[in-house]
Amino acid sequence: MTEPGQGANRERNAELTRERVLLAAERLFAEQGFDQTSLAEVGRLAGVSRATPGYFFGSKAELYRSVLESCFQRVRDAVRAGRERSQSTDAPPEAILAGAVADYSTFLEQHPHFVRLMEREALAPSTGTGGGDIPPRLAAGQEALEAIVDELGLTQEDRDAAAHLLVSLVALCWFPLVHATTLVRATGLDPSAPGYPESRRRHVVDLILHGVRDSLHTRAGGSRTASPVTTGVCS
Amino acid sequence: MTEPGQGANRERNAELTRERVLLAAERLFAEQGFDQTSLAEVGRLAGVSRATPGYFFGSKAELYRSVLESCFQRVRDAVRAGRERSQSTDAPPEAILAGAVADYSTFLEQHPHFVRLMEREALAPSTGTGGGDIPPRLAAGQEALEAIVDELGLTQEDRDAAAHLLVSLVALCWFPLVHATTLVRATGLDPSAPGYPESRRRHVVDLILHGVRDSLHTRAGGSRTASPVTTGVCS
DNA sequence: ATTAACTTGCTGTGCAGCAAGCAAGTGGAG
DNA sequence: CTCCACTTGCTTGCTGCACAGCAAGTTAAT
Repeated sequence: MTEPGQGANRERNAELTRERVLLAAERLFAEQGFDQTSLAEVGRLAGVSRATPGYFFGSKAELYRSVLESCFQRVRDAVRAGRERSQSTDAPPEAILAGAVADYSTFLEQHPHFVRLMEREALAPSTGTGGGDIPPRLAAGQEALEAIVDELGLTQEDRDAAAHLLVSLVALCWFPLVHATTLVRATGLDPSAPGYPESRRRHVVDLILHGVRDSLHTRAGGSRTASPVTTGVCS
Repeated sequence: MTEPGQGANRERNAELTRERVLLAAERLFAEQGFDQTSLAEVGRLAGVSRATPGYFFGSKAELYRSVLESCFQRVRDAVRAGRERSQSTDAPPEAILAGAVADYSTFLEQHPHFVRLMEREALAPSTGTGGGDIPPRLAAGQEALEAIVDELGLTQEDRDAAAHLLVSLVALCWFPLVHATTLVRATGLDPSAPGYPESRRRHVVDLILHGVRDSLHTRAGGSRTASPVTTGVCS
């Protein structure tokens, strides 16, 4: 009965308890969303009473803000680390890009809470957090983009091209995770298969490097009138 | 005061009222989500009393199901129309693909409710609708993919490649819409600028057709060690 | 003993879902 | 044609539940 998490005979450690509440909240907010999650539930999962989250974080909205903050911190650190790593290598661009896709995919796969929270943020109509400031979520992307721009001397047009490319890269890694159970599964792929993440990554790297033209002309070039990919996706 | 929508002296038309409730619900569910939306609010927006949505649809969950159903119907129709259109043309594959991207992007831009509802569905933990069946959302993607597969005689490997490609196509068109105010804006792009949708579409078509290699080697090929795109996105 | 770290009790609010009512038609008998 | 019984379309009243936030208590550390 000395297990931490229940009862009155628990060691009193504010910092640790706070962290536990924060982790529980992150999980529940990510899995169920802001208003499907009650402070009581957070407390239960953290092994404290129902009022403890309120005690530490003041309000539900503040708790949510704190969760976002801690997530962003992790992302910022990861971005910076990856950037430094890619700067200190002399691998060819293709390899670096492949590595970046792998790193980013892996990060997203290992932080599903972050992905879900960001999705929910993107859907939020501005209110929910308190309506105050939203800049924290912009920081990571801006930092990444500015790193690109600073690295080379890009003109304005190139800046836009790089931005589009960055968006596309993120889209290709991000979207399949969010819609793994909907669209991806509907296409007949099995996102839970052991080989899936790797095959997906290969496809993304291939697509980004070479586009689809090769495979189009190699395989289906002269078969019918329409390209295989375009046929069903139209409208 | 003969205006429909308020008071007792309104023409009694069950079908029309039902439709109005359905549209109001679609908008509110898409904009605010399931549990941020009350039946009373739906009623208010539809110009009826707070119990009318319940009268027509039985329960909140049933109303939500009906909204999804009507959305999917529209998508199915659009997919079928686009497919038939692309089958009855003899344009080169590149043009057809460009047209498909344009068509799909336009459809998504013109149906933001659908996009938001699907995003929310993807985030739903399975419950919320009633926990019953989820297949309706799979239908559209399966239909699209099967169209591709039927069109050509694809082996299993090609089927997977086509599936990946379909997912990527959707990702590239879909993701920037959902994250227009978050990531896209963070990159410095302005999603509300008049030229943005077009430039985004061009980028997507270019990327899918040729990949990024050309632009890499043409512009930044020998400048530094790292590829411009990979630098900041790592991890 | 005093303060920090919690817990339990309470209150007000918002909402979904019934149930009862009312008003606008609809059909049939005289 | 007209009166009336009956149905359909909708509204208002009510009840029970869930939850956020406060306030007052209680126990552990220093």
